[in-house]
Parts: sequence; structure tokens; C-alpha cells
Amino acid sequence: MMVAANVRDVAALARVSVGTVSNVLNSTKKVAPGTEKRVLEAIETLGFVRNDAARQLRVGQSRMVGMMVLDVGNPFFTDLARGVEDTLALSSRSLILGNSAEDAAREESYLHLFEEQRVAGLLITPVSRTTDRLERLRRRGTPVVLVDRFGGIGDFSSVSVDDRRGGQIALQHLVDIGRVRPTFIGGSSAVVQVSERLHGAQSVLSEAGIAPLRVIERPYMSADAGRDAAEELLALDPSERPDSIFAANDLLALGVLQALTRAGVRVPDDIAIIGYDDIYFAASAAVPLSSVRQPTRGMGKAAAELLTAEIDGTAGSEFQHVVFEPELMARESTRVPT
Amino acid sequence: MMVAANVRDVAALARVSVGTVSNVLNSTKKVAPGTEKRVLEAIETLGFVRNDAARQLRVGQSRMVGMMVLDVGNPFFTDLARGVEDTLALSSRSLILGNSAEDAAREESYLHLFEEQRVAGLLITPVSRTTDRLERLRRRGTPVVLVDRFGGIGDFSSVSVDDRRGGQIALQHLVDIGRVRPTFIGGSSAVVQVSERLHGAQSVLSEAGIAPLRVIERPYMSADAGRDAAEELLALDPSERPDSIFAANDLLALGVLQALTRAGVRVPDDIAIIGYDDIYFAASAAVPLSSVRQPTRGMGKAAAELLTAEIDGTAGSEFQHVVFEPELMARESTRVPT
DNA sequence: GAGGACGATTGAATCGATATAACTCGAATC
DNA sequence: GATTCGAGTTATATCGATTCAATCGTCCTC
Repeated sequence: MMVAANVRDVAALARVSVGTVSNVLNSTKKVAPGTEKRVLEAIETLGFVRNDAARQLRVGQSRMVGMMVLDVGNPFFTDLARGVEDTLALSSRSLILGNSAEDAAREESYLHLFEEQRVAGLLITPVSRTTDRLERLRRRGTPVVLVDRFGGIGDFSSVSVDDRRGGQIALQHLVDIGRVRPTFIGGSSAVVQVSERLHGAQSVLSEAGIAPLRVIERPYMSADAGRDAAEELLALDPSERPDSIFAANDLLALGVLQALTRAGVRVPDDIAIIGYDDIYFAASAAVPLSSVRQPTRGMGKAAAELLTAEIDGTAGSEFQHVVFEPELMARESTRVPT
Repeated sequence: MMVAANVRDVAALARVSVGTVSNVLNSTKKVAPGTEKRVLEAIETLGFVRNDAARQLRVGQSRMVGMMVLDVGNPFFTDLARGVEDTLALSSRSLILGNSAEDAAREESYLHLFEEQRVAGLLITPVSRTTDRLERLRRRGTPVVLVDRFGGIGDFSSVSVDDRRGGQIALQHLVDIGRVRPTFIGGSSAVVQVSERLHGAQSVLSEAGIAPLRVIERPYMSADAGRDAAEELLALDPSERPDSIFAANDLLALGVLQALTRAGVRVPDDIAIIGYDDIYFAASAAVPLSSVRQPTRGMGKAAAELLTAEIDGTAGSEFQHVVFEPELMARESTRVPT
């Protein structure tokens, strides 16, 4: 097994000092054209690739940014990550993606990893409301930006969508098409997105004077969980069933849709369904799914820009909160029956 | 801004030497219970988190594994990554995921990043057939395992599904339901998966004595590309259109399905469609999509295990090739019209 | 009570790139 | 001719964790 070449080897071959090699690599100081050429050739012939661990140790910070999402299996988050990645590439930084799967322990373990790596910054959609670990990272000098979560708690910049408003939009839509017995299907209420969307939905109901919202809670917001929740509804006497469902995300909604359709329930005639996120697959579902859209890529871009500014120290002293507006995408699954 | 504590600070507070702190951190040598307790307390009070760059510099290798996939937006690859991640976690390694987006330049840039990081190993679904960079990584001592790609070219272990067989299965199914004018919609033929699936499909046709397969090539295998390809078919006179479509992956197939349905083409009556990968959303599509299933999680697990064995040196000297069998999932989109 | 034996602990050397102060050498200035 | 200047280059200290040979105690054995 070949031992990798280091700056010293490159310096020896190019007949210069290691300092000069470093200057070529980082273009920090002027290097004479002839010298630079010799160094580059030496790098080429030795197949030298800089050891980033050494660089990082000296510089004290990585060129990587950590990102924690709630579910990599959810296209919403992968879209978000792509927006972030593209923007980070502009300042030649790269992304390490961590998947908490809505689990506090997994989140903790990834944050520990990120801290060991001395990431340059952190983008996070936290599982819960506690921010101890985040405070600690910041005290260490690592900027943190909250994603898909308003930064009211703790002082962090944030990029978010008004989830309460989104919940209102969804439920108002169900009311508008004449539904009076809606059910909310969501993940753990500890997840802020879920509780905010629920609150938004409830606020509409109380104003419209409709019976309180029935709530079905599942620990994890996957399509499987949606199917499972639908089974619970199917076990009810048809007269007891809701006439409409608001699911906290599209994966849940698609799972519900699939289970209901399979059981012979007509969507939207018997039960209307609206989801959240407007992932790509919503529009192409068996019954095209109504949803509340979030401007995913734009959010990713905004988050990366906020973070980059904080890392580079070009951010002001104030924490920024970029809030996007959700938007109703009405489709077949909430059509008014004819 | 607080300066982070290091082993020296911990050692001072616990009244031991730095060597002992290291022994506690890595449990390499026996440490007296009392001493260990003092060290752990010091770590706790100082909020010490090991600087992995320093560790890595000394040890010469990272605890991270790099993984290059063709498309993070494709659930097939995120499922694969989750299988890998779960398995790596067993040996407390973590994953850096890189998305080449089927682009050789992006792939190159990620591989460079991985090399700078001195990743412990690499899992890759390469964009093309060239293996120069991979050879180089291996020469440096970094094990490489090919994923979703048979390792015939270059000597690498691999985990794959028999793509040619998958192509055969798909097209045989179309022939079985009586279709005689199939069209193949795929990504760039430089992508091995695409060309193999195509070859498999063609082999069925020549045996069945059916007219050669029409091929539509798109540079990228996304749902948008699928819609775009469908437009091309829709521009044809109906009598010229195919009676069936085999798409190289489900994203393409779902895009095609959506565009055709919107244009009033009946699926499967006018045109039958079969995809590839059997991603979750295939079954819940407007017309449930037939597909060729790959055992995604199992592949991820197998790949991670092969790689781990090579990293730990417990692998034999022979390169291993794990080949999974694809499986037909027949659904509504290829039903025989009644 | 001397000599091992063994477990626990120490401390200096080390990994590779970068930062910095010092230096060289030729040109420009007076 | 001495001095200043500055671009280019060099040599060395440094970052923080790990390693390993050396050392320290303590108990055991004869």
C-alpha cells in the first residue's frame, strides 16, 4: 500500500519550502509564476491531495456545514437540502446531512458528531423545543440557523414557513368545501411543526363554531403511519367517521389515501383529504392530493445564505427571521362532490 | 466567544496526564475506576468534545464513510443510504452522502472532497465506466465498494441487482400482456444501469421476433424528464404511438404517467407502463405503477458489510460480488384490458 | 527485605498543513 | 555607496489527540 504524499514531499520535488507549497494551495500570498508551475507539476506527479484533517486542526474550523433534518425519506427535506447544497457550493463549502428521524437520541448523536467535526455552521430542524445543545454550539462559536421552524425560542436566526397560517389555510379550505367533521392526523405533538399546524387548524374551527377537531397522533410521520392511522378510522362505524382529513404532511396523507381507497372509501366524496408540503408525488397520486405548499428550494437557499453570512461575519448583530407564506394547492382530493 | 476545552485542560482539571484522558476516551488501556470517574467529571464540567481533526491526523484515517449516489431526490437512493447508515452505525461509523446528480464533474468534486477527508471507505454508484479516481483511492488504501453496479470492470467488490435480468423481466411482462410496440425511456446510455436494462429488454424482443425497441433518451432521470419524454410521444400521430412503455426508473415512469393521463391517454388501455425500482410512491400513483423491485435496504446493508469488512481487514483477498435478483411487481398500469 | 511482576500512569514525540516572523536579493532612492 | 523597499521565499512554531516506551507504585514471592 502506497503512503500518501504530503506537502513536504511536494516541496522537496519542486525544490521549494513547505510554506511556498501552502501558499500555492491557498493562494494567500504572491508566488512567482515559475515557482507556482513547478509546485503544481509536483502535485500532479505525486498525486498529492491535501489532508483536510491537518488543515482543519491548524485553522480551527472545517469547511463543512452540518444539516439535521427530520426525515431524509421525505422529499420535502431532500429538496430543502439540495437548495442548501447548491448555495453552499458558491462559497466552496459542503454539506453533511444528518437524519434524526424525529428521534431525540439520534439527533443528539449527530450533533455530537458535528461538534467533533467542528463544522463551520449548523442548519437544523430540531426535534423538540429544547435548545441546550444548540446554545452550546453557539458558545463555541458555531453559527446555528433554524430551518422550517421559527426562531422565537432561543436566539437563533431562522427560516420558516408560517405553520399556524398553513394549518388555517388547510382547515379553512375544508370548511369552504362544506366539511364539518374534520380529523387531524399528525406526528408527535412534541414536533413544533405538528403542533403549530394543529393550532392553526383549531383556530379556524372555533371561529366557524364547528365541533372540535379530532386528533390522531402517530409517533412518526411516514406513509406507513398514515396507513395505520387510516385503519383506526376504518374500524369506526361509517357514521362515526370524519368527512375530511387534514394530515400534517404529504407522506401521512398519501398513506391515508391509499388505505382508504383500498377499503373502498371514496375520496373526496366520502372523505376529503388535504396534506402538507406539496411534495412532487402529491400531484401524481391515485387521487391528486390537495396540499399546502412550502417554497422548498427557496427556503434552502435562504437558510444557506443566512448561515454563510454568520460564518463569514458579514451578518449584522441582529438575528434574522425569514418567514415564507404557505400556499394552498387545491386538487382532486378536496373537490366538491357533484 | 469561549475557547473550546482540549484534552490538556481536561487532564489538568482531573489531575492526570493527557495520555490517561486519551485512554479514557478510547478505552484502549485499563484505567482505574476512580481515575476514570474524575476524568469523566472533568469532561462533563468543561463541556469537552474531542476534536476529530486532531484525532484523525494522528490516526491517519477518518471514522466516516463516503457514499456517492446518482440522485438524492430518488427514494431508491435514500432508502439505500438508510440501509447503509444503519449498518455503519453498528461499528460507530458515519456516512457522508454525496449527490453526483449523474454529472461526472460533480462526482469528481465529491470524490476529491472524500479524498481530502481521508474517508475510511467509499461506496459509489459511479456515473460512468471510468475508474481512474477509484483506482487511486484504493492505491491510497481506501476500500471501495460499487453499489447498484456489477464490479466486472476494475477489481472492486460490488453489490448489485442483475439489471439485464430486470430489463428482461420488464419487457417480458409487456410481451406477456400482449404488447407489440414497446418504447424504452431512459437516462443517458453512459449510465450503466440504463444500458444494461435496455440490453435486457432488447434481448427479449429479438427472441420474440418483435420490431426493435424505440428508445427515448433523456440526460437525467427525473419525473420532469419523464413528462418531457411523454410530450414527445404525444406529438406523434396516435397510430404511431407505442402501446407500452418501459421506463428505466420509477421517477421517469411517474412523470410519463402523469403527462399521458393529463393528455387523456388511457393507462393501461392505450399505453401500458412499467417502471423500475419500485419506490414507495409507485404503488400509490394515480394508476398504481407496475415496477421491477430491487431489495433496497438489503443492498445497503450488504454494501456496508462488504465495506466494513474491507476496512477492518477481515475481508478475504478475493473481491466479493453480491448480486440480488430483481422481482416483478405487476400492478394496474400493466393490467390486461378487459 | 530484596527482587520481580504487573497494573496504572506519565510525558514527549508525532501526524500534516498553515501562519508568521525572519531573511534574501535586486531595484529604486537620495 | 549606503539605505530603503518590497516581492518572494524560508524555517519553525503551532493546532489537539494519540501512541508508546519509560516510569511509578504496590503487592507478592522467596
